Amino acid sequence: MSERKKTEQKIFEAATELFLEKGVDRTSVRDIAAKANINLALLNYYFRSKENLFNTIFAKLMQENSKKLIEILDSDMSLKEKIENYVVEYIDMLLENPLLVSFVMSILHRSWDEKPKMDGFNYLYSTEKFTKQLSDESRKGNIKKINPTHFFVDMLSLITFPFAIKLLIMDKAEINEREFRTFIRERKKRIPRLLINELKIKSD
Amino acid sequence: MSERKKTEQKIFEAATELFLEKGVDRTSVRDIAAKANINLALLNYYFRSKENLFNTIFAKLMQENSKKLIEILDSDMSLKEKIENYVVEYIDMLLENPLLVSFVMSILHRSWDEKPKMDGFNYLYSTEKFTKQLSDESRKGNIKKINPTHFFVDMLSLITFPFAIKLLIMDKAEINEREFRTFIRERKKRIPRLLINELKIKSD
DNA sequence: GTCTATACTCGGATAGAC
DNA sequence: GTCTATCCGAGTATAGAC
Repeated sequence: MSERKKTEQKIFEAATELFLEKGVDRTSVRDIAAKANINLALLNYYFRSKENLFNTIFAKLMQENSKKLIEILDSDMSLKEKIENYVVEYIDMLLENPLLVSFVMSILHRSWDEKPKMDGFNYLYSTEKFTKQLSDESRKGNIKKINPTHFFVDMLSLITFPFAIKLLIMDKAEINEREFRTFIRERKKRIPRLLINELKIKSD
Repeated sequence: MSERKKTEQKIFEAATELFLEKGVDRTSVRDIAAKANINLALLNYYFRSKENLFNTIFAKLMQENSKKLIEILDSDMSLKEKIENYVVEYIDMLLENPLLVSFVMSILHRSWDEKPKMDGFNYLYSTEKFTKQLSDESRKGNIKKINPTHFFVDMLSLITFPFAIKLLIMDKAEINEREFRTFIRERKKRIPRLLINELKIKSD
């Protein structure tokens, strides 16, 4: 690896760790430079801005983690299997990657107050094949006719939102971190059941 | 109204308007002071910090908007009616109050990177009566046995999350603002059906 | 490519005079 | 209460040496 790459990598890793530890907003570019053992000017030389650095990290994380999800949606599993696998993989991904949840929250928040920039989310929305499957099955009478957008939004909501209100859930249900993870894991069975129930698949 | 109250009120209103227009993060305390025709120091005299000002506004908004929702949950409607009414009222509330959505996003985001402070959410979680009703109906065999926390999280997720990913939905489904509102309105029927379906209420 | 040093802007917060 | 002036931290940028 070239010197250039090595330095870029150092900055990248320092930033990722700090973002994870302290959150994006509470991490300053000076912190990052210090942790990477370089100076501020150099950080600016490689990544023009903190925003850009963040986006780079986010995109990479998304890319790494989305492979499995895309594969599932594009596979030739049955609809039922697809839903079950997608939900499980997605939940596991968020459970194992707190940084990802934190980043998603950052993006969602920004998208409200600022500009779109939701490119990173493409991965969870490459649904052409999945959508086609829904309409095919519908035509064959195997499932109810359904609006694919609604269905996908339902699925994403049920999977993702509980992570966003983690603290609220822990507070109100009076559970700790460990119990929260158990709660989330229970949803791996619950969510597919709910969704498939809605599709009213007669048999699989 | 005293002079003190009048100034406080001016600041409060200016802040609310600006937060709505530009979003919380893109509104500076100097903007607020300017709009309220006072100076920066005075803003800090009344509200010790921007954070505190935000929390005050948020709490008031929540309090105002939560009445209907609490009434529904604490009423003596049937479970089915309760769910239907709750979903409709909640969605209408978010549709009519973009500031609220923006604020909720701010809070959720902060709760990840920073500290809890989710007091404002108490309103949507005063579920004692609702929970009791769920277990009563369950005991009587009218509905399936169910974990009330999961059920409530499902409901909140399905209602709230689509607002959080509004831009993503508009982008991917290729719809405009008006069509997004229609999409959301469709969910007023969809979500209760999904939830009630899960409860498997035999009759109402 | 990497460094020091320096500086400009902006936003939040405060000291101290009136 | 209300003001002016000031401070501090954070992001960004750049000049200039090595």
